Amino acid sequence: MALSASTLGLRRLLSATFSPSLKNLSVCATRDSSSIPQIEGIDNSNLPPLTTPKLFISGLSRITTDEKLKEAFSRYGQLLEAKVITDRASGRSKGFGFVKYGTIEEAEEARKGMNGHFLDGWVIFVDPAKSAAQKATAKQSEAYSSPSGVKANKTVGWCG
DNA sequence: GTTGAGCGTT
Repeated sequence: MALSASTLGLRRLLSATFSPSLKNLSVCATRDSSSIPQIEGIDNSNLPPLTTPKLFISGLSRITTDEKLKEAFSRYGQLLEAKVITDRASGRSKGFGFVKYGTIEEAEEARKGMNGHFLDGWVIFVDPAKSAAQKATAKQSEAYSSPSGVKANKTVGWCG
């Protein structure tokens, strides 16, 4: 019950703001229109502490580039790396990327600041990046829930 | 040139 509620909640909020080319802002924007970014149903204050300064960013718009990612995340600390993963064949964004900070503290701030917020009209999710070993572990324990505190790590975006 | 799951290149 609780799962579907948050999932539905997520799906309803759509893109918003910041993009001048979007006209239906009022439809998409949340009630608190002063400084939108937060999606309903996400508690960035209740997240487990990070163990790595490297973050996995999902839900990116396909028009989001390395530079845009860097711009969005550099306010939380010094970025050692910021990369949007592109398909080697087509050269276009796969819709996710990585950012790496010098310290875990900076990464924490970035996650709290950007998880569930908007970038280029799409809701992005910020999670700790996995190492190869962590990926294997995650496969074994199926009961492991979403790192971002959202059950369905689905992307939300594009209103209208 | 956007429609959507997921963990990258040396």
